[in-house]
Amino acid sequence: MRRRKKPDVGVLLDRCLAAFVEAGTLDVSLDQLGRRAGSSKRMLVHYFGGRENIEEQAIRRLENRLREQFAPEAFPPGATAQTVMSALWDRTTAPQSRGVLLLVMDLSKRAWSGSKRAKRFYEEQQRLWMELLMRFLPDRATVEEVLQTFQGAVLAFLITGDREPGRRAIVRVLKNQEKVRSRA
Amino acid sequence: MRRRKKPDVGVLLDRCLAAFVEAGTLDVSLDQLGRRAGSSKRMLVHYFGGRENIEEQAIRRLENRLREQFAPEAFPPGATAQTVMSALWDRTTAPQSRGVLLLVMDLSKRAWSGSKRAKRFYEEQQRLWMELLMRFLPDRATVEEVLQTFQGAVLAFLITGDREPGRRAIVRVLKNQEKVRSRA
DNA sequence: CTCTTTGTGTACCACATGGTACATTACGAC
DNA sequence: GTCGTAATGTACCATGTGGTACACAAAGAG
Repeated sequence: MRRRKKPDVGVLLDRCLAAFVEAGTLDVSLDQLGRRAGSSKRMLVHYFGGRENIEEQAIRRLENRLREQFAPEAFPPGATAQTVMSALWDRTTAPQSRGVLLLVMDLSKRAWSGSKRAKRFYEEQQRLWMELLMRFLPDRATVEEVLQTFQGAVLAFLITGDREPGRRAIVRVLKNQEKVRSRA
Repeated sequence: MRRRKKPDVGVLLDRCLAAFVEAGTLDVSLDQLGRRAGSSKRMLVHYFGGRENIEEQAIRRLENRLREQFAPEAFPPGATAQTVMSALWDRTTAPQSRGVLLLVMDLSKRAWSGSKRAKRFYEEQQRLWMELLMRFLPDRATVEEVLQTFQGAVLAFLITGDREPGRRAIVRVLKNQEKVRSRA
């Protein structure tokens, strides 16, 4: 039944995701995507049935990748919140993470602009981080607090390129929280 | 020297900014902009000399508007940080502020995507808020911390539409900070 | 009045986008 | 080998964009 070498759709998808990451946004034309995937617009539409599906499947793949990267198992259970958050900050702001970070923020923008899919992505990521941080922080409210600071720090970091203010802010929030807690 | 009724460029600009705010983004076509301003693409290009200038001047006008809205003089000097931040949060997340908020975030996105102008806008806003908060918070590091939490809270609010988590996070940061400080 | 200058509409251009029609190619089944 | 079906390229389309050429209108200067 097999004609020709029938390209591997999975590989195409990987390359599309790579193109999105490289561009730091989903705003990559089918032509560029095709070239980047060693194929053509024509074939991408043929195999995926339209741009929407490419985006959908690329997002799904990104979700999977992030899920395994931030799995709670990846962090020692005895670690302090400070250690974990610091490691997360380092990893998140590392140069090689920039593309993914930009892509995630692009999805955030789509979410606040009304995209249902992007909103789902955001909620999933939120859930993931909550689950992770709940293992190192005392209660839900603290996790919420730290998470929002982290997000604000990411935003500032992306614009200024300076990792330090964000790190300082996160460390401070944790320190204060800890001090208050230890006093009680 | 004056021919015809020569339209007021200032009014046109105001209406363009209104269109941007209404759309919550600078991504409004010249055609839409023209219609919204009671004019036409033709005339907008004629008077402003191109899209870039319209955006530039609209941003400048937005900056002015925000500058007077968040002038330190607008807040009682004796107020507590909690009061001020709570008021700022209310004002920022009020339904009628949504358009401006979205537009500001659109500019943030442009900033992290590389736009020089948008980056300048971001830095100016940052400066403004720093200046304002320095009047109610003890030191620069605390202001930085609160500011980043605030930004993260705004992001989450825009996506979820829920004002409460953000408010909780901001209140917590301030409370902890205050407790730690009072203990020292 | 006429003449010049400027405001304005219409129709257009060039370009990029997502997507498709149609022809052609290549390969496996037989 | 032949044949049919799937893979692919090319050329195209419709739409939306920023911007412009050109013609015309209107109003002040003289």
